[in-house]
Amino acid sequence: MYYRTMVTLLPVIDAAACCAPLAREPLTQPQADDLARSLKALADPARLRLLSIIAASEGSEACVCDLTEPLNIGQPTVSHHLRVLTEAGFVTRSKRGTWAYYKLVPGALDALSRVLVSA
Amino acid sequence: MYYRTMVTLLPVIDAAACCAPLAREPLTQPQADDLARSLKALADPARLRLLSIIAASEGSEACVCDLTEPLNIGQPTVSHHLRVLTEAGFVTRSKRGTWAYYKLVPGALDALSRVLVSA
DNA sequence: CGACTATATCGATGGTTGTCAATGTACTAT
DNA sequence: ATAGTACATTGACAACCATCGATATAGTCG
Repeated sequence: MYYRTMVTLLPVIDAAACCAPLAREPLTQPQADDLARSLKALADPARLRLLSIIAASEGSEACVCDLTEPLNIGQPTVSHHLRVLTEAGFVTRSKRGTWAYYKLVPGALDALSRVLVSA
Repeated sequence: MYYRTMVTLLPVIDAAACCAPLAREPLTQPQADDLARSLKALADPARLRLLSIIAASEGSEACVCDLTEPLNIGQPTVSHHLRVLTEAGFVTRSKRGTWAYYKLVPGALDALSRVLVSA
């Protein structure tokens, strides 16, 4: 359905745009749920490493073939983590030929960063 | 032991001070582990609400008695979440009489925020 | 002392999650 | 067409986690 699509497209930015910084005023339950979902997507060592490799790559984009080797986990597990990051709105996927490229969503991390800042 | 004590005192700030922003260069495995541990402590709706209530309170400090009611969870669960936040270095506990007060650790959220920012 | 209050800890339980091996899909090249 | 490569999906399993009821600890007030 349409709403579901929107949610899966921009959840991080939605979660971050929803509200003032954490320290400004108490979060409502829905706000806390959204924010927790975004943070949970980030709260895994493998996903953090994947994201940092993608972000530090040329054009903030990396091929899966360059992501499978550096981490010490199997290829299906890498695929799983990339899916989680995609559904959370941190990266987007584009297929070119046989290869799949994952690209950082501009502003996604920044939006989350702004929610955590206290000032 | 001494090292363990240090780690449990300032883990968030350690994790954040360790390295350049996520997007600058790939995280090493230990860096990713530390950062994931901090994020995991935050990645729960109940803990986010607790933290936001504490942060928005007078002096960034709140009594447990004011934290048990607003959330719809039992008192032992609140106690559990406050322990997680404490061990992660986001808050500190001080007992005054019968009451326990939890206070935001200055700079803890900001340190984490800086790791996520892209610029 | 004994009753009461505030908070922490314990043990159990149901749900979630990271990981893998096996398999599926889709594209490429010979 | 056949084989090979790149990646995704499925199913299973073990580890982890949020929550609760029961109980323990510790402080306060009679």
